[in-house]
Amino acid sequence: MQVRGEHSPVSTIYDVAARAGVSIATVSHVVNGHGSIRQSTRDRVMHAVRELHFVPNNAARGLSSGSKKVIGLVFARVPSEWTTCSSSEEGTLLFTDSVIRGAELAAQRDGYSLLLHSTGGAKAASAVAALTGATDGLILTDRVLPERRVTPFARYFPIVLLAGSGRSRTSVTVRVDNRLGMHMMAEHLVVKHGLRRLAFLSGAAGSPDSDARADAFRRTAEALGATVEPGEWWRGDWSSAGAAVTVQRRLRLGAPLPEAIACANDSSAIGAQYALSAAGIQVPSEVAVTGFDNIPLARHLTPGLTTVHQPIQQLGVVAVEALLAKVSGAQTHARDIVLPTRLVVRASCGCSSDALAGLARWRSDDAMLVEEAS
Amino acid sequence: MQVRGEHSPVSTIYDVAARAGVSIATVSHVVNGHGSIRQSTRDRVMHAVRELHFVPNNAARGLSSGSKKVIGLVFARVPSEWTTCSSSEEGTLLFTDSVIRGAELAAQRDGYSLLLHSTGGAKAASAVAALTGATDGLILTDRVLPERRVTPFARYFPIVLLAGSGRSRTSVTVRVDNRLGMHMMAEHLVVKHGLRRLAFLSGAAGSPDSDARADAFRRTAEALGATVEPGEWWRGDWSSAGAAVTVQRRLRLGAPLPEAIACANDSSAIGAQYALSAAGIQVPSEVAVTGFDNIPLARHLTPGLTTVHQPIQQLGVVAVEALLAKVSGAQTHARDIVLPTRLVVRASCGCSSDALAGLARWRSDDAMLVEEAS
DNA sequence: TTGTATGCGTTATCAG
DNA sequence: CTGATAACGCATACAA
Repeated sequence: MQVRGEHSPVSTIYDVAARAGVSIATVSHVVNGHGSIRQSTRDRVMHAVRELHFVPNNAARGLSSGSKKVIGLVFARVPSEWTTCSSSEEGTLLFTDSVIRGAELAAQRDGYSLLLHSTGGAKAASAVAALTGATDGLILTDRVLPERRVTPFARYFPIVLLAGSGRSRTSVTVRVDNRLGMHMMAEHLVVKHGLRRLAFLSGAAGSPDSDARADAFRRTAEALGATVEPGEWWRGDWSSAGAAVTVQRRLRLGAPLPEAIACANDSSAIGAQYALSAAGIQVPSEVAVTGFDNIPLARHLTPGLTTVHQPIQQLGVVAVEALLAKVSGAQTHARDIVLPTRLVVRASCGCSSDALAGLARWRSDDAMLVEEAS
Repeated sequence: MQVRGEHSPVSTIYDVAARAGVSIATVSHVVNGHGSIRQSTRDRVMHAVRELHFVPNNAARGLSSGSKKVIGLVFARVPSEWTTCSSSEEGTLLFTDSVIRGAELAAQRDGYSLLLHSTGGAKAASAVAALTGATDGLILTDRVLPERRVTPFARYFPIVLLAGSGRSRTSVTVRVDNRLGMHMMAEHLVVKHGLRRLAFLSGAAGSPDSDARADAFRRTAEALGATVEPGEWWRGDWSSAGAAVTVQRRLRLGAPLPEAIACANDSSAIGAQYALSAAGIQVPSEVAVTGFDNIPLARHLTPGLTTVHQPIQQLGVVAVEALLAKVSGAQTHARDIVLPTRLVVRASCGCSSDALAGLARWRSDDAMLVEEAS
């Protein structure tokens, strides 16, 4: 029924009670700070606790209290058995990690632990179901489960969606304002730089984030009289390697290059820029390149990467807060929480040092940040 | 004693048993695939399971079986209440995330979940103690706890150290070969490029990894007749921003610059390179810059970053495997598991395209990889 | 093949 | 202020 390993001397509340000459109820009280306990009793108990290295067993605690104090964060992974990181995962590394840090921080603040699980494909549904029994609530990131398949879970279990379409009728969704970000980017390229022939290098196929960014970019660009090359030519996978390959393939096509390539994320932008440079094409004088995310490295690239800033860590924080609200029974209605994005102008779009210096540092009316080219 | 929230309809094994007209033992058997069950019974049970959305409660399961099927991964965080990411954390982002992915993968493969926790400073010890009650074993990464403080825990609980000194007498340590990596780097800079005045830009203060890299670099360089500037001038914090600031401060010092700056990690190298470029100093013709990690972006930088490759994800995999071996009672003796590193030569050290083309692509004798400058 | 009964380590509700 | 004691949901030895 139970196997004790090498590291057995785990003590229970009974051991402590016996050692201190009190009942387990008393031990529970002093350990959890409930009720009022005579100081001498408390001391005896705490002494025993230390002597025996007593730590409450979370499983028992969870079983008794009905709350495991654990929430799960599920992210997508290509459904494979590989031990190595696929290139498409590389591109989402920074994103995922920032989310994790934010989530862990917020969870810890409320006394919860964070359980991590990656899944995808056919096994995703059963994996999510299993997690349902191990946690008090789940955060499902983009692409782990089609939104219609999360509904059944969300009906009887607290679930928050991270980066979905925002159209879920059963769950809270937390995401960033992709549309506004790419709208500002397109406007900047077309209006500010007068570029007319554009391209959007996408992220992984089927990603709502990538789709939203592509759509917003195209709409704004076309509304302003610019053209955007067909998406089939510009399929990426969030990674710098994937973007480099895509750009190289496009180069071999021979057709005149677009004047600007807006990438779905910063990693892709780095790969795109690399492929262009390797082919002897100057960025940004011949082709402008932009990103999305504003990873810390972005400002230290050459040229500095013009991109859209999104508060990734905050995304994790907000998702956890929304989830914990659900867990405690409040706020159970479906909501769409959208975090702001802002344009960060550096040099890769073609803004020169002079031009940057000429602009106001902050233009809060359209949430644009202009960095000095130091 | 127990509060049911909004999402109550969680069913127990009793509900299923009642619905299917069998005992809970039978339900347990079919759910876990034990014993031999008549097909018709199995069908009835599974039908009830699906009808009631039954998922076994992990807390109860863990309590009963004595195994929670959860392992914890603890990483260091600056002891603060900030919601934002400190700059020193930014630098370890990629590292931590890769480790997490590897760990999660390996854990899942063995049916375990991964619990994440960040801590540091004074609260670390009690945090680790608490995790002791929530998991079956712990992986402690660099700097969460001084090694002498983990010993008491390791005596009665399965613990694996990730990236320590390798000198622990009580725990398994999993780390990469920092010394060999930096040895090869120093040798390359001094012997291959004939550089004599060097510098090592460190990671966060007190990090065994950074210290080992610094020490190995200095020893090899000095043994080969080169000099390395005092460490006080070159303190970084793993981040690109920190490295940029350090380099800028060094520039203001006015003294002649070293001919090469070996950085403790790739993020720092990017920041260093940025600061140099911003000051009008050419890399690598005037000053060579190298990294450590070989992050995916490294080959897509301009110039391509010469660095030391370390199998970060593998680090997580191996740590989990070692931990699970301990958990199951085998392999409890202290060991020092060292994963290999290898030199990756690109352009930032001064190797030209021609030089690179002239070298063999693989020189397995000294684990050096020479990339073509595509 | 299936059912009965017990224990796992807590929390929490009562009495005292 | 402290002590019995009943859940909590599941696994499993044992009985039928």
